[in-house]
Amino acid sequence: MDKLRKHLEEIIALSDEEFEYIKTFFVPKRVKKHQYLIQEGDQANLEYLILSGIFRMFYLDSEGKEYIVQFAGENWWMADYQAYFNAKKATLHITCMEDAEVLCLNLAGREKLAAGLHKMEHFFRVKLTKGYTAQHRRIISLLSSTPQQRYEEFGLLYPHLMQKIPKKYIAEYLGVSRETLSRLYTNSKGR
Amino acid sequence: MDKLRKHLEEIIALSDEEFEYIKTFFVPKRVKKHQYLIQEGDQANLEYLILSGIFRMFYLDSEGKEYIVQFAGENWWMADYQAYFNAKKATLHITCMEDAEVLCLNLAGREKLAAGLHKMEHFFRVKLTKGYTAQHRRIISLLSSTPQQRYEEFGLLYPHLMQKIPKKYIAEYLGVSRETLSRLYTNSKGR
DNA sequence: AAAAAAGTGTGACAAAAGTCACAGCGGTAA
DNA sequence: TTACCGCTGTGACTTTTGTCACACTTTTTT
Repeated sequence: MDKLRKHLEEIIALSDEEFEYIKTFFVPKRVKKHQYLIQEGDQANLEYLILSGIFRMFYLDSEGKEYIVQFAGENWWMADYQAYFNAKKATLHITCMEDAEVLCLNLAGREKLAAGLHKMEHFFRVKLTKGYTAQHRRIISLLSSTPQQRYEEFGLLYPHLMQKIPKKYIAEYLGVSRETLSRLYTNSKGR
Repeated sequence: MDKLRKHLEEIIALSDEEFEYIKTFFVPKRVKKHQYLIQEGDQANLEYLILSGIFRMFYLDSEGKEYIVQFAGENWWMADYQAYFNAKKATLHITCMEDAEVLCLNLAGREKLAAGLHKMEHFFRVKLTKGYTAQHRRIISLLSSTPQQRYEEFGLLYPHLMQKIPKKYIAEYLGVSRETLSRLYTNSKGR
């Protein structure tokens, strides 16, 4: 739980009592590679803080094609927020790509925390703000950049993922086919 | 200012004194068609609540092409959040498409409001949550749907905009060329 | 260690979307 | 009213990307 405290204190200051209270809302969980945190149709009322490991969140269309909404590693929060905030069933999948440890927070607990501690409401707002602007960037990138540029941007933004993650998943994240992505960088090696 | 109170009270309950205090942070402004709220390079430290009218927010690439990040109408909030939250210069443009009235809130005021009133912090968090999930949907749509489908989804989500707004802007929002969009719906009239 | 599964690059071809050019329409402003 | 400007549809062509098939490599599992 040390990691949790450190994570929270990057944004808000906490007394020992406050943290003791806060931590009662979080439940630790170990997750192995290939294991799902959430699957389509689940009652996705949990949010996860990743302590270690890597996950990918993806949408599966009616033909069984995957589209990656985001990757997530240490200190990222993950949930099917649409399901989470509207108490609907999940439309996304979250799966583990590298053995992981996470903390689970359920929706009721989260709202109780936010309502009870102004600091925590603030924490969630700040986190959400960052997520919001990140998504914003992604939308602009999807609209205005070529796959080539998106690939390069990805490399700059997530150099560690670039190495660890199979290219086919990066292609799914960028919104191009595996083959097109492969040609992008093999044809531009010299440039 | 009545509209502001009504808007806030959709999410939080306010006493008269609280509202009196809150409203001192907002500055009303009238905006005419074609007028800019924000231009690239501005010090974009203002956020706007739209009381009436329609705006579009867009990114302009190095070749002068427009890509629409979002449209906004009554009761929407708008800002170049990346500039706003990081105190950087704007990279986006916001322009008026239909005569409008807005309320301006500056960043310092916003943070003071959120810090001083737990309720307002909550309000901002809830609003942000909605924006976050909306963007989420958009990303999935950009990744997984054909232009055809995106056009149809747009019509379902924003029927009023569909009528009021020139098709070329809808094309820019969907991420396809004007010509392609035109062909999409003229070729499927019979279906 | 062997077998199975997953990831990758590449060629040939098909499909989708972009670009350019032009004509007509409709509203706005002088 | 007339002149202008922005919006729209459409044809011809180019470019980009996707799809399918296959071979090869690497990783994982038994």
